[in-house]
Amino acid sequence: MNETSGCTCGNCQHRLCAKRVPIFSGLNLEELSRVADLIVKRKYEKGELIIMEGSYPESLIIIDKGQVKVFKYTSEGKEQILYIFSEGDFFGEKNLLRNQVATFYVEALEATHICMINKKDFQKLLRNYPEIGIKVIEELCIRMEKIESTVQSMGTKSIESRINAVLLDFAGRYGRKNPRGVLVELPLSREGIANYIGTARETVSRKLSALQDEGMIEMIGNKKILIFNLDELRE
Amino acid sequence: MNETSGCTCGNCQHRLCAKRVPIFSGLNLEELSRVADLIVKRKYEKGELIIMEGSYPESLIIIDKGQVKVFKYTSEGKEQILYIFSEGDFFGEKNLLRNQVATFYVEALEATHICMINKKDFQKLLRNYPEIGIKVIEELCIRMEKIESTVQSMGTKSIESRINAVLLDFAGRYGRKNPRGVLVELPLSREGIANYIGTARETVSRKLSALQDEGMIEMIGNKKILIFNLDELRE
DNA sequence: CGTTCGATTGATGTCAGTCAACCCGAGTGG
DNA sequence: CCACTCGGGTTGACTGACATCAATCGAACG
Repeated sequence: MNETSGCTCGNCQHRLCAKRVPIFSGLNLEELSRVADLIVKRKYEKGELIIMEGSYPESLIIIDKGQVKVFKYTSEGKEQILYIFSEGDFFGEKNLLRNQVATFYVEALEATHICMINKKDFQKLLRNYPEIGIKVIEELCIRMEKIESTVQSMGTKSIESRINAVLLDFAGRYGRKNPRGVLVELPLSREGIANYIGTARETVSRKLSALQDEGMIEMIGNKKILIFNLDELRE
Repeated sequence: MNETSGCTCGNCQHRLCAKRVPIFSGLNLEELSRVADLIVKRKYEKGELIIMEGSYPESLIIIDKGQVKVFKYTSEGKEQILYIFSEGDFFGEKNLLRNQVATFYVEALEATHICMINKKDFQKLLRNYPEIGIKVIEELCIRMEKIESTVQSMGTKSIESRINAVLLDFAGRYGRKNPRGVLVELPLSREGIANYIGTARETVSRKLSALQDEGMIEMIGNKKILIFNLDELRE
């Protein structure tokens, strides 16, 4: 499965696309090339499951291109989205160290290319290059902060502020500045947003309409939202 | 500040109490002793703040004895508890790598002894002992799993299942088997529990009373609860 | 042009938050 | 030894926000 020359993923100019991955950014060219040898690539179509809760993933998975949602089911059977990951993010680290079942589902939100590194290989990397471990810790800390503020916002009862929080989150990650404000390409449908903030899709509709009526945002089709003033949303 | 012999914390037989800390468990005696030299100890009384949101902590903090709560304030001004940490847990790692402000408060729930390791020193440790990095990653993964299931249970609307979840959590960590069931020493007041699961203290009262009426639990004073059957709580 | 899937809007019911009163045990002070 | 206070806990009544159910709309796609 290893490639000894050239990259077959079709997106890289050379075999060192691992360079674009933050956790390997501290490595020099030779080290990168050694890492690249360990990488196996794969593509998923929109809607395909990449990891199933209860399975035993054997690899660390890094997103090369595309987007995925990470979710669980609540005790009431509703989907609860934990993260939206895109290019450069990784997951599956929980199962790397202890031999543990996956605790969530991962599903591609669009056509997605991933890089996989075998568990054993990655452990060796960690031992040989402490820098990689430090980078992984850094990334995990960033992720923890993200989910901690998710908890924080879910602790607030008003759905309004949760919607605002998620809009600001998306604006920061997928927003493009624009003379009239920030244009955000939504990675999720209304139902997806609802499952992200723990509410019903109808409520998301209503609140977004309300925000539009108040002149805070403008909906452009179903997948785009123009936010006039980020600070106003923050309140 | 370093100790060259003997432990001054009053709780350890010798200077190698770092041994009890999971993240150092992979080290041999000589390495442990080198780590111990880096440790500074401190005590906090119940109610004292250990970290304030917005401050710049300079150390990794490991709990030697006692309990703390980690919390933020919601946009509505209510306290949202993220974690309850006790002996062996650590925090402050976010600020170790990048020079970042603390994103939460940490307060002692009882008299608490902590060990602090200076940021720079800890970074050196990580570089010299990749094993420590791996242990840290493991611990972070465990913590992520914990908070992810917090999100999962906060996503479910029924307060009932959230209470059950928190009772099970406490039972697992602070419960003692007993002929009649599991006796749990609650680390939090009703208000604390409410702030943990994002609800009002009255609601916690009501739901606990309901559970008692249903014959699932028995309240013993305000700080202890006897759970007759864990599996029944899980439903 | 019809089908389909997502989004919207409206009507209704319910759960939990809020306000308020009250209880109870632990101090505290006379 | 008793009265008082104080903090946490419990209980009740009321209300409002959101879930749910249902109907309709509208855009994408074959």
